[in-house]
Amino acid sequence: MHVELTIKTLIEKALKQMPLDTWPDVEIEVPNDSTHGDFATNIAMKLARVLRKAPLVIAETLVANIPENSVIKHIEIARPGFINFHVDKRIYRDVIQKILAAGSDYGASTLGEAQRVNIEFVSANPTGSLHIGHARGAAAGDALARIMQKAGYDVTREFYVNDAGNQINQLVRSIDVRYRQQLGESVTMPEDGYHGAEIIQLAQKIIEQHGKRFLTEAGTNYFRKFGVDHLLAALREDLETFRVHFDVWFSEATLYESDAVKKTIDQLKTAGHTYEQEGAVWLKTTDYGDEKDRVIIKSDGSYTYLVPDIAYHADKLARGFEQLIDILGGDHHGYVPRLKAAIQMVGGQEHALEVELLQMVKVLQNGEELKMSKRSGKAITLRDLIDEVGVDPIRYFFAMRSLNTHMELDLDLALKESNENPVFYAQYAHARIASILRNAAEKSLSPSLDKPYQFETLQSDKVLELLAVLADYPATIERAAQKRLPHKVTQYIQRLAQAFHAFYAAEMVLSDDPLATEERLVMLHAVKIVMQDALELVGVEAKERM
RNA sequence: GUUCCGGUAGCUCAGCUGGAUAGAGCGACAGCCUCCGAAGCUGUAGGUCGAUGGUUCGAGUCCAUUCCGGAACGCCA
Repeated sequence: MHVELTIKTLIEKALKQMPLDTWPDVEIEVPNDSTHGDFATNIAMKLARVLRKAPLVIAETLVANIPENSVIKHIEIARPGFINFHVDKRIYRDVIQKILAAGSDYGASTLGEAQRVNIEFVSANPTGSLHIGHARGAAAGDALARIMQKAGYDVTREFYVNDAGNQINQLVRSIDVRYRQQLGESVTMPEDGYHGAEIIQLAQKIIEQHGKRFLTEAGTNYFRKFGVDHLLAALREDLETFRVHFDVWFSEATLYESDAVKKTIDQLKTAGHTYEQEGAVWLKTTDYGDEKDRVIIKSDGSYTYLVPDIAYHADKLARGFEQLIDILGGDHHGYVPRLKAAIQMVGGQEHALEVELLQMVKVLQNGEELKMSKRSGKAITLRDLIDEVGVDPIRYFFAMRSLNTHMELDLDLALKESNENPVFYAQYAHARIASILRNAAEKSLSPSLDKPYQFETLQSDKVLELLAVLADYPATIERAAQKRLPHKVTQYIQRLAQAFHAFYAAEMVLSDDPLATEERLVMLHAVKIVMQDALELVGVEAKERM
């Protein structure tokens, strides 16, 4: 049980002494100003109205009822009715042993109750390379997945492959154009074709393997398979390099092959969620809060893209997932209400689907905004970013921002190997610890970690502050997972690094006092474990040297 | 015209279920290496939380109106 929870429990016990019918939730917060204590509660103010007494009076009664304990050093009451708790920081010494015993499991919890969660993200069409928007999605989705896993959710990472729709026909046409162009024909790429360089490379490969045969012979089927296979393989490879691994690659085409699409339509019709108008079949999404009804079968008999999407989400539910999380680009916000409506029509609960929208990334280089152009195929690819900047800064930079914020990516900044670049601050802390431990080992100062240390030498404010940050790790993970806020973890990393650097600057680890040296080394082991684990959660490498 | 997102320090961004004197990093300025990695540490300056009105004991946070920036409004995907 962490300290926050302990205090909450103590307050709840005190509350039971009060003449109340219902007991309100006890909120514990960490005051901005440390002179207001380590934790505080506003419970007295919340009760003021119910009890019809002044908050300060209520606070006094409450404080008097708080049981004896070893956690709280002293309590003070402050206007207009806060109760501030100053914790005896020596209790934080326990955290070291906890961390050493748990290792990389420290911070894990059962919050998620093994709930089966499907996180779908990236899901880029196999029609080109991944660009910067996908990179944000990949970093955000994977970080969220790792964090939720740590918090006890049973997470599946899923990539939906749009290999059946119109865009694939477009891909085939584009490959065909590039193929002919390289064999000397003067054909031009249509406006809505795929202009990326990777399509040219595909055409080249086809020529290497098959020469001119598709000038006379129909190449459509071959182009489709060849294109999708190669582009998908490239996506997968780039994502793996980016340290993002998907558990499931779900093909849209299989939804047609298994008749799932047709079954979905039948189900919707039978349940009375559809009607015909002007030769088309409409879905009554307005029944579930959408702005207007949507067409699912066009008057020419073909399906709109909504149909396979419904079948797909129904399939996820059928596979037993209790919570679906879609991470989409912000430009799809208009799509969310109809998708949520549809999910309810195929038997899902209203909250079964949760959509996290990622806003646009504005890319700056040399102080100017880089505009992307689909027509020219000019876009910053994930591959470019990895080659030029490296995985660590990109992943960290994306993980630093809350999902739903518009963000700016300054390439010059990300490229800088300096303290302007926040990822180095954290990695440097880790490398510094590693360095100290190496030095200690050279001097044969490798303490056995399972000795029953009392940590009496750990007294200074800097040390106790560092321990307090370590102790806060589990609560941070839970908050980040529950509220889907991966950036809480990068904020934590900054806090931990800051607390360590401040300690490091203030006192020597390796000193003349053998016991103090030993206990501090043991503490550093614990800091290193947590730092590495936190970095791992956002997909960043913890370096031994840099 | 409707809908969604954003507007908080010079810059990039946090700010939880409405709580105390609105925070962090970077940048600026001033200090700190006879000592385990100075990619570090310590300190200072910097704010009408886009604007107006409302609800509340209390509003960056909730409501209404409005301004600015981004995005979406198809029998395209």
